Amino acid sequence: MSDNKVDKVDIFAVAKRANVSISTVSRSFNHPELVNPTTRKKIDKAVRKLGYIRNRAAQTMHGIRSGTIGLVVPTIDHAIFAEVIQAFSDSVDAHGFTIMIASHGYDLEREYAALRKFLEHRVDGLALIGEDHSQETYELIERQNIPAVTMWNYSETSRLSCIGADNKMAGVLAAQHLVGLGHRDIGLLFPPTKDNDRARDRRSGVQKTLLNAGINLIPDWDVESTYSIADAKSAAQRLLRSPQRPSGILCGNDVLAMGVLYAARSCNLDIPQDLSVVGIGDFKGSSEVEPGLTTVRLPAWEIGRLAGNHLSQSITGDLTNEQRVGCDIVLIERGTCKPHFGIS
Amino acid sequence: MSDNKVDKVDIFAVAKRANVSISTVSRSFNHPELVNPTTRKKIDKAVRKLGYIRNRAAQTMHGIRSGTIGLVVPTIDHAIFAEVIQAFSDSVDAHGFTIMIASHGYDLEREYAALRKFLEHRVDGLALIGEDHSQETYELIERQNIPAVTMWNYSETSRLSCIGADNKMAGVLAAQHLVGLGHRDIGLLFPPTKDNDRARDRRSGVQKTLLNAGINLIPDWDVESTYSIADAKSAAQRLLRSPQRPSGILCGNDVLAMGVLYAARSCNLDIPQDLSVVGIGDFKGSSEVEPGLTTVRLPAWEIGRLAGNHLSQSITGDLTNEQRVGCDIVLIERGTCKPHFGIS
DNA sequence: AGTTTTTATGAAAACATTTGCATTACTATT
DNA sequence: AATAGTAATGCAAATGTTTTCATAAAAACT
Repeated sequence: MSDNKVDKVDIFAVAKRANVSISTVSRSFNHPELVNPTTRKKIDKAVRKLGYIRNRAAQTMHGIRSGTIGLVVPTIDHAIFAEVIQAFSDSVDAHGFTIMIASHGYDLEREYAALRKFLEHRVDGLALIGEDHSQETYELIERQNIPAVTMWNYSETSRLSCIGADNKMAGVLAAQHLVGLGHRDIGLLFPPTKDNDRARDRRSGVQKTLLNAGINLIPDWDVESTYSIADAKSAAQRLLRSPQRPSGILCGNDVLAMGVLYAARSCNLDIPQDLSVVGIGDFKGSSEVEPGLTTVRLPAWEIGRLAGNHLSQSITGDLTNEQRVGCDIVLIERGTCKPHFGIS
Repeated sequence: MSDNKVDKVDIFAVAKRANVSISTVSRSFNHPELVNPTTRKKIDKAVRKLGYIRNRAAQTMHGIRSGTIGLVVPTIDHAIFAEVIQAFSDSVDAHGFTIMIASHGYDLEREYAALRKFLEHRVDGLALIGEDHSQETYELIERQNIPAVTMWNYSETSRLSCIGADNKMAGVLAAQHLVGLGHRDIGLLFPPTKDNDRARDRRSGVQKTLLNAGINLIPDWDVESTYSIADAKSAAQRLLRSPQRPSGILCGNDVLAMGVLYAARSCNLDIPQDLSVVGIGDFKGSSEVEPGLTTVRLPAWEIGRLAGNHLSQSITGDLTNEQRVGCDIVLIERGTCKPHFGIS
């Protein structure tokens, strides 16, 4: 008889305590204007006394939205994604949605599995990173009747709504900067490009630009590193300690660039005197490091925010058409590059 | 009549197409051993053809677990938390759970709100950071019948299960190192300690140690910075440019320490020659920066992993008692500190 | 061949809600 | 005073599953 724990507290318990029917309790939550203020107060009191918490699972069964959004990213644990995730989260949170998150470690099978789980939970919308996904994944998404958006990538012909930047252009910008400064001995430090359209696009932009400038890549100077500052540092050390070293290194992203900066320091090479470095991303810390990292700014925060807004509005019906947003990117000149007038 | 979209595909649709009852379909999912292999095949085929996806909301209504875990963190967008989140996520993922995540930006009201939302979704477990939470929050959690765990903090008397490290000890260790090296002119760079027990505990450990050593803090050298490398850098620059500067700076965490390193560089101060720096955390990048950051290692990955395991097992019933795990912490000597034999 | 056991399936109740429809009790209008 | 209109509430059906119980069919015993 006492109202402490044990007795499960559902809408019936509340109704009983407030001396009304369950319909009235339900209405008092969902259409408060339809119920007498006095009654409402009684109900509120009962709710508080019992610590009642509505069961969204039961609501969801009525075609009512679940209020959740599924977000799948390659990894949470890295500068870039952490920032978009945060922005995306804040943005959808403001619209009242709750995020389900999963990371797949660049394994597209796991991505598919995560997506399926989300759909079992009847998420109202889906967000993913980039446009490299399995055929199955695309089909799965298209089969559902819920909006989906991809972040970080931008192309006019993307299969899903996208909000991001033109990664190829980012590569072009970075390369043009180095080339424009007179560098011809250029090293590349990129993450694996398999199943990673962002990295691949950047790389292709770089290669095109280099080719146009009549510069050809020396295989020894074209190095790959996983997305880790430790890996990047040791890869860069190997490159810098070899007898012949480039005058400039272009990195697929700022984390790798950071690794190069530290590697140079450890090799007693002065930046930018002995080596120029350019990154892509402009992550947190890139402007604070000494000297400040010259990089192509990708507006992570804005991408996350816009994507969150877009998705939320697509769900609530305030926005109906799909959309492709390309954010502006720009090269930020800081202190890691200097003109190079060497013989080539 | 056609099986393309529109017609909602629920368990009835599958049953119809496979020519069995819905009970059989349900069973074929939940207790496959009870249904004839031939029938199962028919059902599987129908499922695939229709693209049926089970509705966990409907399952959840039967007291079946929702398969979700709610995780609330101060912020996603920072080195420390990103790493625990990743580890925690991987760990509970392996147990089949899906994560709901929210960040509150060090606002305990928002934390409470996020928790409520999670509970509406009937999460099976709850994970939060640290032990500074509102009274309401604690009461809310205790009222529910689901396991909860806090990460990053450790104390024998914590109100909830905790898996973390003794932050006070971390402060002690950091301070002892500096003191042991002969430093007496010590500056402190800490984040705001309001609603942040981790920072507060570290600070108190530092203060105690300094006091015991007969060193008193100079207010001008006791500076505060938000948890941002940019802020930390400029705060440190102000400190380092003042006429009197400490011989060593102790930072509340590695991000702030990184700011100090950059600040020193920008002030043309050599580390460790002109200034010793010690951090707390040992985040990614701390060992790669040049010189490597001397810091107190907090095992973020392990904390996340253990907490994920503990929570998962508490949910599945494999583990029943609450638990308090204190991970080992240790000072890692790298290159940012050197003995100091100055007059004080 | 008859009986028991096992295997496979279906019917219907249960889960915690929302909502359309019906009902009651007022208030306003004539 | 009778009627119409409105406000507030309850009843019961519906939502998509799982599960208990009952039943039928098949297999294994006598």
